[in-house]
Amino acid sequence: MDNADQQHFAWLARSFGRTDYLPLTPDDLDALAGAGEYVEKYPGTHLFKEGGESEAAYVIQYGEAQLYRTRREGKLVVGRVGPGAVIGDIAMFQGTPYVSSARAVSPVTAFRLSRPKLLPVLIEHPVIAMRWLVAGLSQLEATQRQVIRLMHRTVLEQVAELVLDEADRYGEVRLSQTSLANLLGASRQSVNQALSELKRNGALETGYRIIRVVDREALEAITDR
Amino acid sequence: MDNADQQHFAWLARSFGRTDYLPLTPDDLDALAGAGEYVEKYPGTHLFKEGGESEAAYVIQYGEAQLYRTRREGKLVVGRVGPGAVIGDIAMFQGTPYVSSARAVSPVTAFRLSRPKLLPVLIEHPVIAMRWLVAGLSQLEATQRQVIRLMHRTVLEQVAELVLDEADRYGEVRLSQTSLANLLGASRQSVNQALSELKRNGALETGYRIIRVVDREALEAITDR
DNA sequence: GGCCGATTGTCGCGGCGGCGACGATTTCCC
DNA sequence: GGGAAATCGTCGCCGCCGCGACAATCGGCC
Repeated sequence: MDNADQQHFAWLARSFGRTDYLPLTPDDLDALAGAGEYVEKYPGTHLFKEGGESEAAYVIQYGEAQLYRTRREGKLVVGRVGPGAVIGDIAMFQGTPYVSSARAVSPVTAFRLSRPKLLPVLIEHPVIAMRWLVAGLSQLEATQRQVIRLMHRTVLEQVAELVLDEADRYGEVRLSQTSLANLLGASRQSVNQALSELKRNGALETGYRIIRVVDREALEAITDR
Repeated sequence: MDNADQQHFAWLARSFGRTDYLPLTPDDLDALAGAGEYVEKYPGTHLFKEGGESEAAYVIQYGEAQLYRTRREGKLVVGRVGPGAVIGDIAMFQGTPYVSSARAVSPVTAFRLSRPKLLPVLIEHPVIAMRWLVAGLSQLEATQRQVIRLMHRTVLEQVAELVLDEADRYGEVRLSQTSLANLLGASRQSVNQALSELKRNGALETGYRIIRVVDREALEAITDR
């Protein structure tokens, strides 16, 4: 896979991964207890693989999983999810093969909802189905909005937004400019140029692996549209 | 609103509007009969307006409606839907104000599902909630896939793909180049240049408001990645 | 203190595409 | 048939950004 694509998908992973898709409450899981069981996965092992028969959806309890697709050359990370996230549900409900693979990156405990068992339980508990529906539609809307927000923006605007996003409570971002560039799917040089511009405006200061926000309003003015 | 944005949103309308979001069957509507009633709208009148309290979702029976958002300057068409489509459901389920307005462009007959009446009926008919859920999640996945497919591609690649997509069974696309450009969020000139290139390759022929596909494989080779 | 890899700052080049402009052609309507 | 409007074909200009290159600086490690 070529480098631009690699960066591009890192950008996507960031965009899509950000919105929280957490349709089920702990109470729901109690009600769904009969529809599945807990499974544990060691880092590196798979919850499911793309192309595989979609037999179940998983609700992450502990740990983190990485979602990726396989391309002709290399893998393609499309998301990273933590506790509360539901994965594999789209394919499961549709009855189509998984479109991506899910792999544990840390020790993962997940609740496995198998399709044949889940459907009757959902019929019995329509409120859960409703909440799932609402979460799905919200996610849909959020995705559309994200795309609108992030597309057709200059590197300068994207950098300003990213810095605001990533700044800790001291207004500091401890990342190399190379990392920032990868997050945005932009080149390091362009990011550097954008940072220079923002430095000239007095919006921030830069150092070795650190960026300090000086003028928050100025940054917001740039991201604003 | 600036022109790039206008085009950009037209692009979005195409991407998002394209997948058919038709969660309900006629049988479902029979079951939901008690949850609403039919309404008729003359062209130009509104089904709902953005920012308004989301009291109901609408299922289009006949006619077409236009979805748009109001911006600082002018309107922003974000979709056009016909019979079978469900609109306003996201806002209604979430209980948030409508994010866009829906206006009849031809005489429209729609079934109005009011929130307080709908919820109990859905609880009674969980199968309908399930189908709605599946349709919503499918739409979500299609949207994400669309974004991945269309981003970071040259105008040439996008044009090739769009022509293949829009060609009727005679291999003809009856659209002006300006329309094509709007669909892609590109400029007319760039689209024209791309078409010239494809003409030179012998992949297609162009005329006044028409494009004929001559060599389907050649086009596919270009869209392929 | 000195070395080395990582990081930053800055060029310039080139491709892609938006945009304004202008003329030629086609269609539509009277 | 004729004029207005829409559409097409094509320039050139310019901005944004990816990319290669190179020097300067920083941090860790011996």
